[in-house]
Amino acid sequence: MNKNKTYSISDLSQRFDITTRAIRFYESEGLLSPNREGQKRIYSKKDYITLKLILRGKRLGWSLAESRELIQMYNPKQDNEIQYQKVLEKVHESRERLQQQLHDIEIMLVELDEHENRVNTELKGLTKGSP
Amino acid sequence: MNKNKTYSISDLSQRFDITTRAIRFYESEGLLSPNREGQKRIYSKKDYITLKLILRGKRLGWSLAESRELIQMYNPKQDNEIQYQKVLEKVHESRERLQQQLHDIEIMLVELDEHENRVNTELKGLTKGSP
DNA sequence: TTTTACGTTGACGTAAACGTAAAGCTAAAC
DNA sequence: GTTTAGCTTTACGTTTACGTCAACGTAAAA
Repeated sequence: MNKNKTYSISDLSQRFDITTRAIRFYESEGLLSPNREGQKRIYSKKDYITLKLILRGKRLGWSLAESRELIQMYNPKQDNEIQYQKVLEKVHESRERLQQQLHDIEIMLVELDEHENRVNTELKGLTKGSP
Repeated sequence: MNKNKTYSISDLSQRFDITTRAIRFYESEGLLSPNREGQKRIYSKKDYITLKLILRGKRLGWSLAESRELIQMYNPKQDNEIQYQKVLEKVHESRERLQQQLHDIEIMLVELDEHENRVNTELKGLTKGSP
């Protein structure tokens, strides 16, 4: 539908709850390249989507450099197709990290339980032993 | 059993695959406090466990400051008990982040699929349309 | 006794991802 | 016409988590 919708920088910053400084920084790092209207940056739907990708990457713990790589794959320069393989690798990596994290969380909960039980046992011992 | 086992700093660094610099840094940040034998640091089983906690926290995306807080809770100073509530909060936080990340990964995979299909469709169109 | 290995304390350097002014342009509102 | 709102570039500052020397101590091995 409204594929031609455009956004100002403050507009985007509000929608994504980030600062305009961050958005300009992403551009300076080669992740975004909005059109201009005079001096002003005009962001397209495509830029919007790219920004969404950037933030998603951040949540997954990717560096901006990594995201840039993937974004450039999503924006193939006519001659070279998108390299699914590399994207899938990154996704796989992230998933494995998550796997490890879930394991870490489980362990923490188990250890907390153990600790709690230990403390309770000690308390019982105290009560029993106190004259 | 061997609760009195001790470790040198390079010993720990090898076991955990981190640098001695990192270990000293954790100490300077108040996360570790090994005994000394003259100048040399002697790490106990407790220090070993603390270090394991630190690294686990790192994998979960916690800052050293956050981990320090939790570690201090694990080492209650006689008068104050461990505050499970806070630890559980942190764990809960981490788990929610993981939830979001899993969602992000799903979306990425779906979008990759869509993209792939789109490309294939375009290719078919090209083949059909070419005279 | 001189390497060699391992440890110590400074102290400065670094990378990533922005934060935080400063100073100026521009267009609409009052 | 000047205030206000929003945008621009430039540039230095900040935080976290160490890395990377340098210069020195100690103790065992060759």
